[in-house]
Amino acid sequence: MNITTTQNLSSGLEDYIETIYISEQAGFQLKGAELARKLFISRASVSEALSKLVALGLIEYESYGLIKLTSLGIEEAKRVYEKHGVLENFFKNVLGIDEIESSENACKIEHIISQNLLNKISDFTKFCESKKELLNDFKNNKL
Amino acid sequence: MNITTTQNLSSGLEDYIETIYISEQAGFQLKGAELARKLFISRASVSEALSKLVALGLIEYESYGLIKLTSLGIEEAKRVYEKHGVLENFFKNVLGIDEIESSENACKIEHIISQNLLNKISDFTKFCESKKELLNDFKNNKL
DNA sequence: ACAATATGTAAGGTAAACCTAACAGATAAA
DNA sequence: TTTATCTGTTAGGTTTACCTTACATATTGT
Repeated sequence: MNITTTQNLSSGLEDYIETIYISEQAGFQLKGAELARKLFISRASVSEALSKLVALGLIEYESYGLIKLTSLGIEEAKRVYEKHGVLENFFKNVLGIDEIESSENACKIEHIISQNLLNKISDFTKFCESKKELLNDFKNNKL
Repeated sequence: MNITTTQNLSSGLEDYIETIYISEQAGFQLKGAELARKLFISRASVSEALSKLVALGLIEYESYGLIKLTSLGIEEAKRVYEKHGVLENFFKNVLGIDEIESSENACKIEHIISQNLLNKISDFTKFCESKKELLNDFKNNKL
């Protein structure tokens, strides 16, 4: 079901595929138990969630095997992960928030922000980064 | 209980008190049924939620009466409402997002953003608004 | 090969936040 | 004032996303 696009994935499921994606990018495929550990969630809950993700066509997975994102899953994961990156970057490099707080906020906001607003934030970040003196003025409270 | 501060109010309860607050500011006190209509939620659900808010010391309310925020409730409501304002303002006036989308995003993000990040966004918005040419450059794609 | 450990899943449970239906109590209109 | 409408609550139900316990199945170490 839902072969074309899988919009409206719950915040939870987005977290699962994002974590799988990041791990794959780093060269590691995960088992369910490992994913559970990363997300601080029980193996049982992960087991349920993986069934859903298989049903949605976002991952390939069989018991005791490694989790693998499908091309659709990769698309979805990228969408979320890019949002995370844009937000974290803006918080950190434009606003000067420390890395941890930037990431924590990005982790929550990435699931609910509209694509259009996110694009604007991305453009705006680039704009600001091309004006270093400006960012320095802001950091130094020069109004 | 929880006389000093009521941190960690759920997103739902925050919406209730925010709506009550906005209405009070506009000079209207609400009944439960009216609040239900505003939030597109059943009267039954509102009834339950109002009990919680009373228990938390955030509102005064008796059956068939008008809902009234306590001073603690006002504090909480202000906290959320100000977040909404800061976010909407940033989206609209700095990024140039239209009012509806700005408000919709603010409505969701206001419940999860950290206070420190919000303060930075507030400062940054003021900083940008003091540099009108800059905002124009951004709007006109002048990198 | 077999014991120890790791992994997966089923069953049953909890909590939050909603719902509808039905009814009780209050308010307003005739 | 009494009928109609509005309001609030209760009871019971749904969904989502978690949980623990217990057990089955794999994998690994010796």
